[in-house]
Amino acid sequence: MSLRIYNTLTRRKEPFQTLEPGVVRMYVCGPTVYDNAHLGHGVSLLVYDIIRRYLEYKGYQVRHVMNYTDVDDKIIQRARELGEDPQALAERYIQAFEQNMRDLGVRWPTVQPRVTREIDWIVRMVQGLVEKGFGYVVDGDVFFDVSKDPDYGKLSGRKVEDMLAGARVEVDERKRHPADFALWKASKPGEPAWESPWGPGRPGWHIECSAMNLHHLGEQIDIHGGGRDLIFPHHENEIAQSECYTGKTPFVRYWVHNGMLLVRGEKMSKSLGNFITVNDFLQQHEADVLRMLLLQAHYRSPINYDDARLQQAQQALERLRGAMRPAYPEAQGADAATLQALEAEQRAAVQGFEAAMDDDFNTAVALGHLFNLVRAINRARDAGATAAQLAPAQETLRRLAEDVFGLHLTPETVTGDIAPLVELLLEVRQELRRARQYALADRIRDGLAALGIVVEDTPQGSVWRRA
RNA sequence: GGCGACGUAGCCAAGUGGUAAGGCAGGGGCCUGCAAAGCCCUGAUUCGCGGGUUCGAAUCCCGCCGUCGCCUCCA
Repeated sequence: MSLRIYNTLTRRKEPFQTLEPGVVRMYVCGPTVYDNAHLGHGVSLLVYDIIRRYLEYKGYQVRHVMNYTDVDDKIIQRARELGEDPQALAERYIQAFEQNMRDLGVRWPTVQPRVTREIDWIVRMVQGLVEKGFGYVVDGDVFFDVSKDPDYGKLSGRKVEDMLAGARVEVDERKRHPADFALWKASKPGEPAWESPWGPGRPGWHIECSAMNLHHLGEQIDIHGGGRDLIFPHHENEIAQSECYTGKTPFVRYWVHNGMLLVRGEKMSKSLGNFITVNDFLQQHEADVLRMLLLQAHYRSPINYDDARLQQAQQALERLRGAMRPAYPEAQGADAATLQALEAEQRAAVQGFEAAMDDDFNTAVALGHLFNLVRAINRARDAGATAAQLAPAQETLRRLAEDVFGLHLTPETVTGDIAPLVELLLEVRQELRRARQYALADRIRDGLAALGIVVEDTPQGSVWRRA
């Protein structure tokens, strides 16, 4: 079985082959830190977390770089509004973002570069582009000359000529071509600035990612990820800069773009004001619900966000977790046919799961296989399987759902173990039930429920769990 | 206006040439003192609409309708 990944550049699924055997160089566009992250950012974090987890599951060592854009127009503007130092503001939101990352349970990137710490690399790159004739200097600004790059537009499927017609934005008169973009921007008084051959200034909008890729991963990388909304102009420009600078093609072997999170059919975004912050979400729901919402769809499709869907995701999550419940207390062991079926389903689930994930990370299908395993486990438990008989299948489910999907199936153990007390109560309750003292028995069950402990009676004994 | 996606049961969603996965919700049954959970059974003769190609299409082609994204900072 081999992994295939959809490449935005070729618009096809392609067999995944790394530049260096066993190692994946993966770069994912991180946030511009001028405000708290919303669920759109959360989706992106989770999508690439799941992709990375699966690559690691397959045995790859993943060098995962995620950048912070900590200097740009919005940060400067926001800092001015708040009377705060732009660097301090960026630092504050980086901290907030990393707390979100911890809360969402994503695996930590190998490197998290910041623009302000990469200025040397950026200047070197801009200078190189100017020397090779791909950039030109005007009044301390440096622009990239798209007409010098015959490949320009190949990622987004645009032609430079077409863009002239569609240009709705007022064009900087100093540009040679309307599609030219800034590599370096001369700074105005009071703005953050670094020395450069062209005078004090700061990096343009796209050069940072090219420079950080070069610095931390090399001239060519395996996977570059980001939201679909970054295809143009951001990633298009990144390719132009990197390939013109190094002379090597392709800069990126697999361009991966995740679909947008939609609210009432529109993209969740700051400018539309229809966003929910990660913090607000986590106030109401656990992180796994968002993860589940994504797993049920495909990462390239847009995902609608609404309460009904959240509810469905929550229910599906509970069903998955239900399979991890222990064997019944008085289980006598299941019959051979049931155990054989369980074992067969376990194998089929692993195989189906891997085949689905190998097919461009088809999590919805992979999840379907997990649910098949859930049914087999529940069936075996009902048939009286012992803990030892359930264990292998449950461990398989746990491994796939937790290690690869990043979900949490088993509740955290709480300090101050209450198990002996609950069990004592259940023993008493069992005697009451035998004596047909149902009113009292129900009082115990209701009382425990109020304390967050669910009691369930089965033919093979009563079990309890935290709600 | 240009570029690119998408439209599958009440809802979410997979499937891109061989006769419709999975989840949620609903209905019926089993189990239970009741409940919860679980298990079993149950749902599209049909995949936005209209043509065409094919022995055969949700899957390919053409047209139409609708939705969304990008073309400007954006995960």
